[in-house]
Amino acid sequence: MAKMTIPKPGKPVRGSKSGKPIMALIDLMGRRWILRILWELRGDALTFRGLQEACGGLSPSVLNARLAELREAALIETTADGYALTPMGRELGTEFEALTHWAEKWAKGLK
Amino acid sequence: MAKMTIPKPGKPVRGSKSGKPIMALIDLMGRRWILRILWELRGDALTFRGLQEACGGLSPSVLNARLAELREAALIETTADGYALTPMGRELGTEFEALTHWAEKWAKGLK
DNA sequence: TCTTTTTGCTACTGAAAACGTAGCAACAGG
DNA sequence: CCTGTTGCTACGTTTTCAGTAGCAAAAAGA
Repeated sequence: MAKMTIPKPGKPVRGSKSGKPIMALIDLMGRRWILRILWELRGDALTFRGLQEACGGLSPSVLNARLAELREAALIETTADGYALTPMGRELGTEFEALTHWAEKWAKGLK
Repeated sequence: MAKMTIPKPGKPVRGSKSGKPIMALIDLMGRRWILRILWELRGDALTFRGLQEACGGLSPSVLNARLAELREAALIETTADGYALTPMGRELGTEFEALTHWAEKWAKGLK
């Protein structure tokens, strides 16, 4: 499996050469499992296998790749208890959690 | 190319069978180009080809698939001027734009 | 009216990413 | 030791994405 480059602000990413931070974020968030992982780590730290289970049993190879990307992006870190959000990652997670509200409204509107 | 099911709140989606709206959102946002399309439509409406160009020339087949998903999710609609965000889509777009701030901080923190 | 463009989209082939399973080395109890 | 857990790699299959070509319908000239 060819290695996907890790999106970083200031550098060209998939779909944009501008180097704008938002484009790096779009690239990162547009990858499968990234959001889910942040979501599952919103509470306590989780081990590799715990995270895998929480995500419904995604393949370890993909999980490992995503973890590397998130680590490189300084959004998660490994602690004694397993994987956990960094302060920056927690901030992003919190911002994203705000979308739960919106999602509820969205669900109602679709019915 | 096997058709990917369209994520909707209340139904099982890729990675989760709970039917929770947030999981449908995670599935949707985790697909490549979805966020970018919402981003590019934050201003005026764009035609199919205009959107394609704005996204750096993504393939029309993928664009069309993503547009179908976004339409089904009631986040975009076709108007006389082309594709545009629905009120609900605009709301999501606005929430996402708030992340621009965060992304700037993130970029600084990584340097 | 008769070309040209433009637009929205489909078809097809190849490349890349994700899935699913198996398994191994390191460590932790017991 | 023996057993179980943990983090992770390998690898073949399936799914998704990319890239190009092109067509029917509508619009725009001439």
